[in-house]
Amino acid sequence: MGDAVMAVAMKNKAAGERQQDNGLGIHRFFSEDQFARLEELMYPKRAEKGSYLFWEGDAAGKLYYLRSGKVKLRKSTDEGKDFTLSIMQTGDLIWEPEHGLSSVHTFSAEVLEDAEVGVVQWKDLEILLYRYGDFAVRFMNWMAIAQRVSESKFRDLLLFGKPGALASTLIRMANTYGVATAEGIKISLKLTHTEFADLIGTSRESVNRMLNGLKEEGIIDIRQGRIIIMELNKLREICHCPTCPGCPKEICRL
Amino acid sequence: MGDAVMAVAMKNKAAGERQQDNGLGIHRFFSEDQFARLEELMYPKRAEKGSYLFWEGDAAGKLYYLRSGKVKLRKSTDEGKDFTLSIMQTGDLIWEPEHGLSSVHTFSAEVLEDAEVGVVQWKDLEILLYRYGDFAVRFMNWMAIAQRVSESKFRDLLLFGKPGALASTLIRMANTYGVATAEGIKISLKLTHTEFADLIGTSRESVNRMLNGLKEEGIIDIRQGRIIIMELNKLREICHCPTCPGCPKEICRL
DNA sequence: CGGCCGCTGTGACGATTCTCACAAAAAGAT
DNA sequence: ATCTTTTTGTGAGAATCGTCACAGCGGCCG
Repeated sequence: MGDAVMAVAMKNKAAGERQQDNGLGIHRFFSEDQFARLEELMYPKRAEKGSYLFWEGDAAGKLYYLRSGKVKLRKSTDEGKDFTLSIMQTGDLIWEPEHGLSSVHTFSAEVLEDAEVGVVQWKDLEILLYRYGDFAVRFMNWMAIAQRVSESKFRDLLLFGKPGALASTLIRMANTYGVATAEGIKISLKLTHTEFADLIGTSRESVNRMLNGLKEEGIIDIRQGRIIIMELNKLREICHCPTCPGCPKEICRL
Repeated sequence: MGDAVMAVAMKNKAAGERQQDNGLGIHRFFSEDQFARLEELMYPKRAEKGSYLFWEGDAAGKLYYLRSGKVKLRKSTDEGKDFTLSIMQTGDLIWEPEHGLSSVHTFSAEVLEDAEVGVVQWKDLEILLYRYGDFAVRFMNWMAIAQRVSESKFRDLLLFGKPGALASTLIRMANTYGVATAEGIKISLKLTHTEFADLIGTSRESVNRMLNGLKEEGIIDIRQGRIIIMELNKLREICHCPTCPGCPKEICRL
């Protein structure tokens, strides 16, 4: 148990070092005790940039806790068209449970930045959930939020054209990877235009034109390849963001 | 408890009467005992066509079990643009938990057909989850499936144009509301073109033209306003449906 | 240093999709 | 049955968006 406590301390330090507490971090949902129980079940794994935690179609049944690094969750199609579900960071959980016939991953998890991962077997987790009701309840709260994140994306990605989809994605990135600076909110996550396109469901060229358009209007700026949001409210207008009580930061994220 | 047992019997009968066991029905996930425990917490409610179980923005914190009827889950925007998340039927669960600051419904639940609903307070459910680990585990399995349903829609709605989105939606409707007939799969759920449009993120006119196009190609037929799918495989091609092991019926649904 | 490769930027064109306008048909209401 | 309302159908033009082609730029490696 001493081990677990140390790990918790570590994670708190990590959270402090991060520019902002942005994650859908399990820590928002679990108490330290609860998290410590989960941590006892983990075995560590290192994953290099470019590698995959798992592929779409692989057998599911593990939970991955991201201690550091970034991981992109992606659905692929034949034709080479991809859709990026999300990009996860320190403190996030990635999992698909084992259940019945369909215990297969429905997306792949590509490591974008070298990652340290804590891996838990679903079977072990199941026992934890079984024994500790408080843990299960919190876990479900977290799942419910994740579900709402997905659902809220539908409106943003489908209803206000590609500019709306991009604006929404920028806002979500600001909430998830944003760092407040003098000039505006700097998005610490650097993506290529193609990666943007895959998050939005559009083409690279459209992303390029839209970003340059926003830059010309002074809504964003780009320095060293990183996007700085100067006028968040303008972005909100583009995607018809509901006034903020209706859309909490927990949900408006990547 | 006798009451609960009777209710379980009732539900089994109801499932038998339904043309096909299509639901994301909680019964696929819960044993009879488990379901009975949930049922003990329910109080009954009738809801008329046109009424709402709740509105976007209302306080959350209840779970609704649909004994009969149909309920549309919808996200609205200013400008009157809507997006329909799903249309639920007998055996489905609708809920958003109470948690922290954001315990507010993120969609509204409109009753499409007179419904009988079992209502459970989240606080009561929490106690159940707390006490019965097996129940919690099953519940989480169900939640995980619901999450995958959402995620799989992203690919379908965003990557293959509006025809792809429509084709996917038809297939999902076939899996959820389909009845096998001599001519093909008949979709028992009748929707207006506007309602289709809201499921897909397109305009009524586009839906109209696309449906007529499919009819001319002999892929679907329409009788008494109900759609019959004659050539499911053609629809699959349009939305680049992954070969079926990759996309189980549990997930390919509305 | 030169060459290679991946990312960014841009124009032109065509396909897709939305919007508006209005007519016809069907479903409900009195 | 007649009137009203909702739904379906269709055309035309505009706006959006994707595709292709290719140029420049920058980093990386030998």
